Amino acid sequence: MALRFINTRTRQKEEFKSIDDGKVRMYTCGPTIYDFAHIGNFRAYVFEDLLRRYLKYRGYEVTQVMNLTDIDDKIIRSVKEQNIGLKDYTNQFKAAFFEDLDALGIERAEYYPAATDHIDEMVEMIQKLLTKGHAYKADGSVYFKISSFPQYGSLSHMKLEDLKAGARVAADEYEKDSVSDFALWKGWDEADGPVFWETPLGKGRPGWHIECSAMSTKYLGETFDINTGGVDNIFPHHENEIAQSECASGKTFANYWMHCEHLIVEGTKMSKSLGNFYTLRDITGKGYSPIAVRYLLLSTHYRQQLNFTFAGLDGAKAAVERLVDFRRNLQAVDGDTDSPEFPALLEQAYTGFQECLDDDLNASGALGEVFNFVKETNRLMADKKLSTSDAKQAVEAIDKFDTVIGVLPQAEESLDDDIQKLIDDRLAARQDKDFAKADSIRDQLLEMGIVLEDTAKGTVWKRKL
RNA sequence: GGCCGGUUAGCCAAGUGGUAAGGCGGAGGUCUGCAAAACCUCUAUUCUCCGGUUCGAAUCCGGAACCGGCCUCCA
Repeated sequence: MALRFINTRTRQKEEFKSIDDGKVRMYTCGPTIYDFAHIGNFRAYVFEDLLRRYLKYRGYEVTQVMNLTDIDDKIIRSVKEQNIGLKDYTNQFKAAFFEDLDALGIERAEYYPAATDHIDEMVEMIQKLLTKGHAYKADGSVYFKISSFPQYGSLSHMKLEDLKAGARVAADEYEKDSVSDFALWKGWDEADGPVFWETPLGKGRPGWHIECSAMSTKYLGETFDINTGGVDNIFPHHENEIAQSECASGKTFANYWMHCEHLIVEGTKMSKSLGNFYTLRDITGKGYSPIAVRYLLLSTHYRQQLNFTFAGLDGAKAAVERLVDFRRNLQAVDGDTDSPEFPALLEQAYTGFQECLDDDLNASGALGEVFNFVKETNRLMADKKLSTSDAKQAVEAIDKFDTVIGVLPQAEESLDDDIQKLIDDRLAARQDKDFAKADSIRDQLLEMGIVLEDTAKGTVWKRKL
């Protein structure tokens, strides 16, 4: 079966066909860098990483753009309060964001354009919309005229007249023709303080939606393959992107729209007032491995709400350890006779893994296939039926799967000399039958994050997750 | 009010017509100086409830209950 995705715009599962053979251009909605990102945000970025990695697994060359929103109301407020430069303020959270991406094993996109570096491109697109009659000026600002785009609502499947109007319309927006029209350009007012750009549109700053339209066009062209984000982006953000982009270019904006569901914590919405609001740092600060977080975020299908619990995180950690141990145990296999059962296991693992992920990125199913392979291969290993050659192929398979899953350690780690000495001391103590001392050293190593395994072939170590 | 998901074992979670994947936890066991680590075995006669279609339904249709999300700058 071919690769297929649920397309939010059609609500159908569609076969994926890229515009250019063998190449995918995708845009993924990135963070607003006004604070540390929380694990709900990272759920989206891990989903996008899964998409990216799997497209590569299937042989595509991927060009991914992730925007960094470095201008919005909250940023302006903080910049004024702290009396520092815009970039000085956002750079600290930008740096933290990339640290977190690395910790979670998220591959880097090809481009991370920042909104404030693309004011010219945004202004140009807004001028085009004005010329074509899709936008109008009012009181120093520029608004998109929704009534000029009859297809408005095609992504979210909402009708304009059904929208409950009024609740969040700011007082300064009374100049708009229609309450649903949204800002492309916001004229400067005193609340903006030092944050503004002098442009042909006047003094002010861009609206939120326009950055994604302008930057995706610049780096991916007027039509590209996939646009993604969290479900909350469907309306209004992505709906507005479509309106701006398709009115400006006259072409289809993105062919496939993929949205991941929200993460909830212990069964309820994550919020600061409930005290269940977590950044990645909050969690790693409790001693959890970011890789366990990655696994947990990955292991629920992206279109399902994910219930984040610390019990679940413990489970994720144990699951990752099982994979790591499996790979390591394979490397100790020493056998001359190939198992007659093994080739079928290997075949099933490869085909099962791909079939699941081909079907709208069913990561849970794919992990199930991997663990079936682990269990069956472990059984052969325990019965001493696995050959060195079988084991080598099993390692290759796990490594191949991990190019998508991304939880195995990247390189063989080496030990500090003092830790190695402790291991040697313990070995000596065991040989002297001084088990009290041996166990004490073992406990000491455990506290340092080193777990020892006494196997028939000697003592091996691993790093605790 | 409009739109969208969900309800599967103690917990997490796949499965969209052919008789319940997987992970964690738990219980046994192998190995071991060991209560360590690793590994093995077992662990849902049943899929929120009520009707219906069908030879056959967790899966399709109708209805109910409960949970969650979006409805103008929140991934």
